Amino acid sequence: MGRSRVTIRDVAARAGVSRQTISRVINGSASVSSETEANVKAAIAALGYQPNAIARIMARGRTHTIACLSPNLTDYTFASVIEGAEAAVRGEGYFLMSSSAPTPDAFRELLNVLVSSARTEGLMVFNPFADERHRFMPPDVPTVLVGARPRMGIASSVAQDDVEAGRIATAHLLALGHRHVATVTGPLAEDCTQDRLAGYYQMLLQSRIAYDPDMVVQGDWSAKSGYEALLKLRTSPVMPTAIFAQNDQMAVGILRAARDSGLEVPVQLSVMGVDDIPLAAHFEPPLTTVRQDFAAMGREAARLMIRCMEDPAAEPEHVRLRRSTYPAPAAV
Amino acid sequence: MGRSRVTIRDVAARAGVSRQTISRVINGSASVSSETEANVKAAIAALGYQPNAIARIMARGRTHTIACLSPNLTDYTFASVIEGAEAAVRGEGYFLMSSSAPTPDAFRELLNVLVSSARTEGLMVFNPFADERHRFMPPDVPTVLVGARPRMGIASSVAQDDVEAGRIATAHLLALGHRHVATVTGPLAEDCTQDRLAGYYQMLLQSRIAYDPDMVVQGDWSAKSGYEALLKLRTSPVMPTAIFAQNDQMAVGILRAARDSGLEVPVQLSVMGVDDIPLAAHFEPPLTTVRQDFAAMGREAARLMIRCMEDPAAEPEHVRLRRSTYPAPAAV
DNA sequence: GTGAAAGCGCTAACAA
DNA sequence: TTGTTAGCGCTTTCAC
Repeated sequence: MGRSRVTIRDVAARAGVSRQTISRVINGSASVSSETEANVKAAIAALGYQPNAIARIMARGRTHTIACLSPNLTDYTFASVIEGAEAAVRGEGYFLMSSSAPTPDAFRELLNVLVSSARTEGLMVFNPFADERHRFMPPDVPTVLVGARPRMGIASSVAQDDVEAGRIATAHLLALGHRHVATVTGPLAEDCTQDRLAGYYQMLLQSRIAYDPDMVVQGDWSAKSGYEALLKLRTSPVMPTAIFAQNDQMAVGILRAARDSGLEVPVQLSVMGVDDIPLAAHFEPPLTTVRQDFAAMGREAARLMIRCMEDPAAEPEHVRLRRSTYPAPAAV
Repeated sequence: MGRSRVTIRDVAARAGVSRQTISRVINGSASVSSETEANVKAAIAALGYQPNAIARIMARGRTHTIACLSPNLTDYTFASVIEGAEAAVRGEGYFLMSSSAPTPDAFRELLNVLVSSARTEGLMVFNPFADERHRFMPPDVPTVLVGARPRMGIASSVAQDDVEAGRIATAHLLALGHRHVATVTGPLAEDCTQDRLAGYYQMLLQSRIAYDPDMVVQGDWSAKSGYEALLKLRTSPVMPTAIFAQNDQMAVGILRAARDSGLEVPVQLSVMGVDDIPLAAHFEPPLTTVRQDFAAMGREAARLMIRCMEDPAAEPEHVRLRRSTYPAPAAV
C-alpha cells in the first residue's frame, strides 16, 4: 500500500476533470452534475481510490481523533466504558485512541504526546480526581471527565448516579431487617466513593439509625482490601450483620474473608456489591449487586465529547446516569 | 488550542533562521551549530512551540499508528494484551488505535476506515480465525496475528504455547490420579482450542489412556457453556472425575454446575482452568488454573508489529510464548 | 457546475 | 552549517 497509492490526481486524470471535482464528489457536494458525478464514481471504482485520511485532516485542520486516558485498560468497568465510547464515536466519524495512564506522570506525558502535538482534538479523562492528574489537564482542549462530579469549570462530565447506587444497596440491606450495616468504601478522594457514601448515610438517616464511624472502612476497590476490611470489622465493638461493599471486587474479598473466618453468608452476614461484574453470579454465594450500565456511560461520554468538539462555544454539560438497577439480571 | 497554535514559521521568525533549521533542531539533526541550536531552543521555549504531529505525518508519509482489532475490549484476556501492546508501542513512538470488531462485517468496515484510508500503517488482528474475518485481511499491510498459528503467508504471529498449557493442565489432573479426564474446549475453529486439545491428547497418550470421544465437549469460552458442558458430561456413560476446562470462565461455569448438581469439588470432581483471570482465587473452591502472561503477549505483538513496519522486507516472524506457569501465584 | 490558485505545517533534496 | 525549493494529498477560497 505504502507510497504507490492512488491519489485524487489519478482519479482526476482518469475522469478528465479537476481535482476539485473529485473532492466535491467524495464529499457529497451538491454542485456536481449527475453526469460528471457518475463519471467520477466510475473512475474511483476503477482505480480503487480511497481518500487519504491524513491529507484530509491536514487540509481541514481537524483530526477527528479523541484521546481516552484511563488508569488502565483491563479493569472491567473502565474497559466497558471505553468499549461503549469507542463504538459510539466511531459511529459519528471519530476515532478513539485509548491509552493507560497509571500515574499522574504517565498522564502528563500522554497529554504531551497526544494533545499538545495536535494529534487529538478532544480528551476523555477517567477518574481525574483519583490522584493529582487533574492538575495537568490542559485548559484549552475539549474535555470530558468520566466518573467524576463537575469540578472543573470548562469540562463536561459524566458519572453514574452513585448516590442512588449507595441508596439502593443500603436500602436493600435495611429492608432485610439489618440495623448494623457497615460499608467498605473506595478511596475517599474519589467522587464516586463520596457519592456512594452519601447514599449510604441518607438511607441510615431515613431509617433513624445512628451513624457509627466504626461501620465505615476505607478500601481501594481491590478484593484484597475487601478481605482486610472484613477482618477489621470483626474487631469492632459491634459486628455488623450486613456490609455494603462499594464495588464487587471488594464484595468478593469480603465473601472470601467471611468463608475463611467461618462466617456464614447470608445467614450471619449479608453482603451487597455494586457494578455487576461478569461472573458475579458465579461466586459462592452468588453476589448480590447493583448493576451499573458502563456501556451507556461510554456512549454518553462520546456524545458530550463530540458536542463540545463540534461546538467549542457550548456550555459544559454534566450528566448523571439514572440507571442503576437492582436486582442485576440473573446470569447462569 | 484550535487554529492559533504556534507553528514552525513563528519559531523561525523569532529565532531569525529558516524553518529548515527549526526542523533540524526538533529532529535532533547533527548539522546545527550549538549556538543556533541554543537560539532556536530558546525561541521554542519562549513561544511554547509544539510540533504538529499531523503535519509531520503528512510530510514523512508515516502515521506511526497501528490499528488493533479485537472482538471486544472488555474480555480480560484481550484487554490485557491490548494494554501490554499499547504501552510497548508507545515506548517506541507509535500509537495504538484499539477498536472492537465483534463481527466479520464490523471488521471489514474498520479495515476500510482505518487501513485503506492510510490512517494507520500497521494492523494487529486478534483471533483472526475465530470466524471468517481473516478473509478480509489486506495483503499489503504490515500485519500481526494475535492468538493464532502462522497460517497466512505474509503476517507475523504471536500466541501462547497453548499445547503446553493443555499438557500442564491435563498432567496436573493425571498426577492427582484421575483416569477419566474430560475436557471442555473453546470453539473448534480456533487455533487456541486445537492446541490446548493437542496438549490434552498428548498427555492422555503418554499415560496410555484410551481416547474417549464422550470426554471432549465443545464450549464457546463462556461460563454458560461450561455450565452446560457439565450437564452434558453427567449424561455420558462414564462420568469423568476430572475436567480440564480450556479457559477459566468455563471452569467457573463448571464449578457452579457441580454445586448445583450436588457434586462436591474437588472430592468428586477436579476442575482445572487456563488463564488465571482476576478473582480466580475467590471462587468456591478457588480456581486451579494455568497462568498465561497476556501482557507479555501484547509486548511481543508490539515488537513484531514495529519490526515489520520498519522493515517491510523482513520475513514474517512467529512467536510462541513459553511462559505458562502453574500453579498460578496465589492471590488473596 | 467547474477549475485555478493557494495553503494546511512540516520535511526531503538540493544548493549555497 | 544553513537556506531555498518542492512537495505530502487534500480542501478551500474565489473566479469563471
